[in-house]
Amino acid sequence: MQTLAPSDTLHQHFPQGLHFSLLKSSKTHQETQQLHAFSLKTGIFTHLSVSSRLLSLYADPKINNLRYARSVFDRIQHPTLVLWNIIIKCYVENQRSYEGISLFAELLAHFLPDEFTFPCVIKGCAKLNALKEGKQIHGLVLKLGFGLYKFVQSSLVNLYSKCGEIGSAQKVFDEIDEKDLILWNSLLDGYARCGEVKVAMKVFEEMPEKDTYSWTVLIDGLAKSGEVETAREIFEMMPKRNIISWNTMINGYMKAGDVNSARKLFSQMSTRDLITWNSMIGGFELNLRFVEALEMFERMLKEEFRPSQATLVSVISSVSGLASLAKGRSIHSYIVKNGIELDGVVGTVLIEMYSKCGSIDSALAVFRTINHKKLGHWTAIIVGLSIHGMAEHALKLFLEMRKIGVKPNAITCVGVLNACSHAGLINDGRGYFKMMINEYGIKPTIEHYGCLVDMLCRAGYLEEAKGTIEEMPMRPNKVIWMTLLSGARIRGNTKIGEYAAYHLIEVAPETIGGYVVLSNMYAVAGEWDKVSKVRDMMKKRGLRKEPGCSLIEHRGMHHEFIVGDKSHPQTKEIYSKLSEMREKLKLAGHIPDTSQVLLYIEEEEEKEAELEHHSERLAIAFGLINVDAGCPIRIMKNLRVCNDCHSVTKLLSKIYSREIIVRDNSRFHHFKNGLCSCKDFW
DNA sequence: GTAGGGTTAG
Repeated sequence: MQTLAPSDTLHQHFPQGLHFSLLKSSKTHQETQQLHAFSLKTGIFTHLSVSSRLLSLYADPKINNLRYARSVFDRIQHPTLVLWNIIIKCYVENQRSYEGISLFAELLAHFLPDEFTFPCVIKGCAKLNALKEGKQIHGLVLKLGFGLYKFVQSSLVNLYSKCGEIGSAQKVFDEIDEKDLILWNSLLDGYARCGEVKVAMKVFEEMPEKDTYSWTVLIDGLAKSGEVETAREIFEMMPKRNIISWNTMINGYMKAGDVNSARKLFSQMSTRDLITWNSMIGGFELNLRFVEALEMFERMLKEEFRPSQATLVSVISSVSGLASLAKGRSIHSYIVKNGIELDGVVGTVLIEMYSKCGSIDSALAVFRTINHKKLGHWTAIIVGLSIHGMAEHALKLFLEMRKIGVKPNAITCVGVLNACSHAGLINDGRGYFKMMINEYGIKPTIEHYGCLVDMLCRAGYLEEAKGTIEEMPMRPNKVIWMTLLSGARIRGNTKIGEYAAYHLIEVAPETIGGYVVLSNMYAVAGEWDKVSKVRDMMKKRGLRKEPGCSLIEHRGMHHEFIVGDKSHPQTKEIYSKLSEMREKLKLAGHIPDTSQVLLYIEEEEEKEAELEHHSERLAIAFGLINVDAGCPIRIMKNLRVCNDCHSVTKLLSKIYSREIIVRDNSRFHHFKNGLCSCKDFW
């Protein structure tokens, strides 16, 4: 401080010229701040020369402190056009283009923009994909006669390329006399981005010169249009490759689902950057190779790379895919230890992860710690609560969200409707469906109609559900038909069941569920000839029912059980626990619901398997033996829980005073004190 | 005392 800031006495003798010269040479952030403080203290800040210099120092890419730049700017009483330009640019460069564009609108009240203003603000529009605003500004450019300025033209080509208006980009491009590499690259980028690879190739060939950027943009375009092989050829032909080209190629493979080629490329790289790791981890996750994604993450940490938000998003999503609560908790603690903010997408996927892993309590805990809750966080927790059957809580949060003025999107509404349907709140559901359309202007998608149909089916309004399906503006998919079919089965309505099954088999002949539900329905109705007809149909098409399978995680290990499984090392204990369970259930007055046995259309092995050897019972027995008292027993099941297992699990939760959480193929059941969170509605 | 594109992961 002493060396930089002259004392107040010195200042009295020398006018601002001295300080100006002090300000002039290049400065570090700290020095700039000291000068800033000094100029405020002594009052020389009021000299435009000083404040301007401070502003440009803060806005300089080397220092790039938007907050301080803005505070300097705000203190200047009459900023010049140059200063407006600087502050707008600073916003755009700091990914806050939206505010940059607002400032531009403010600027218009004081000045006419110049040839330096336009490139900045147009770049901001390009970054935001704000085509409408961009076009308005283009109009202003023409009106004010800046249409022939090189940098303005360049930024326009870039704008239209980025926003997918390649025709307009080409038009501006054609009007330019002297085209340089940057301009060609912008155009090439535009064609590659909008999937016009053929034209992109042509542009590429026409280009008088090319740099690594040009080659890379082309590779990316080819890979994204599904031509990975051509992309690889271009990659091999490149005269000079940089790390971005390698990363682009890896991504191309990952997008194409060619995980092995991506991995091979990765192993050949001599240097890797954060994006390389993220591409690999994100690629594994994209291709549902969750275990490999997590292994890659471990390796990344070992090689001392610091994960970014993007890394964590992929990693946490992989954990959700594996439904491994233990892994999820360990990554969460990594995040806490490293002081990583949860206010962004990381918070959202963390909430999702906990709810998908069965711990809605942890999801709620994360939700509560987030300071600036954004739509994504609200949506994640509402959807989470809805799949856990906690409709009241979900709706309460939805109201709270609306109260503070957060506008729901289509996905939030799926959560809300799903909550209503899982809890049988049909009137609320209908109301929210209307509210979504009228109040928020959200066009219902097939998922929303799915919730509506589900709601109606659960309430037994099968004809109305059928009518809704017939009147929807889109073609029903297999989920819709499956919903109607299940509804028909629960109500024993064979007529609608056949109708739904017929359509289901038409839309998705490979979906096993349809045949199974149909044949079960016939079995209950005693129509055995039809049962065997369905069975023959399945055989002819080579379809087999997926065996029921339950999974339980214990001390970071997964234990998997199928019906009548005897392969587990603890089999002896598990089966003796099962006998004990049988006795206790009998004492509690449980009468097995054998109607479900009939419903199994599968062959010998399943006929033999008695209800009490259903995979979830084995998993529960394992849980009762191994999971510490006081901790919930968490089970994941690939199929729907059968009626008998559902009532047994309720009883067991009371008999053993244990919380049992079961995830079936569509939702969670929380069994506690003899009751289930689904209120027997599933 | 300002000045164009910035490609790849999410």
